Amino acid sequence: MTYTWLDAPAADVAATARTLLGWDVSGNGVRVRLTEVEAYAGTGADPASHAHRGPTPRNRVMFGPAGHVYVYFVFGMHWCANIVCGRDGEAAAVLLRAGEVVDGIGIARDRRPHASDRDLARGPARLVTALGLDRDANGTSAVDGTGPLLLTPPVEAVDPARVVAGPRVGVAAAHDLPWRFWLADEPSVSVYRRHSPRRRPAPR
DNA sequence: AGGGTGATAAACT
DNA sequence: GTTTATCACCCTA
Repeated sequence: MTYTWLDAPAADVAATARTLLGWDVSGNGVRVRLTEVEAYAGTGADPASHAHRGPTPRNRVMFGPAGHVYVYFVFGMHWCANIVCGRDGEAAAVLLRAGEVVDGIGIARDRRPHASDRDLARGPARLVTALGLDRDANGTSAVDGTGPLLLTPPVEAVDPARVVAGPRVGVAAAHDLPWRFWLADEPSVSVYRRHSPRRRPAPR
């Protein structure tokens, strides 16, 4: 399968993020319709991006071909998934922030037993849990069916008038860049929270 | 509704 | 040693 955004340069990552709204992502028996994403640029271009300071062992798949999955671990307990954008050698990615479970809801409920249906994929770490992903998905393709994740175009086209843009959630840097995109009036969109600085543990 | 905070580990400086 | 693209839970209204 080939899509036009797979050939887009990394500089177009914000447009690609918009494009991916309304797409379905399926993994391990659960299908989610994307309602919220964020764009992250490459080396030097975006202080909030993991690729900002160049390639490292963690972010190397961001520098690979588009359509692959970049999975990373945050806060000691959560996994988050991105779709890599840009040409091979360029770094950019779209963070999958939230979606609505449209298939396999029973499985999704089992994976997060205490959440309401609306919350099952509301937030990047919850979305990853709903899809049953972990580090094994890192570096796999999300467009050719060889990996655990598969992206498919919207069944019903998204009305561009419903797309809203704003600052990214929880990021410490580039707070003024409106690179978070979501669909208006979707209950599965995560609530906005500004980055809150961590305090050091109190000395004893 | 909204704000604060503890949990907990890896990557990076 | 410091930071972190989060979540769940507890508090005040």
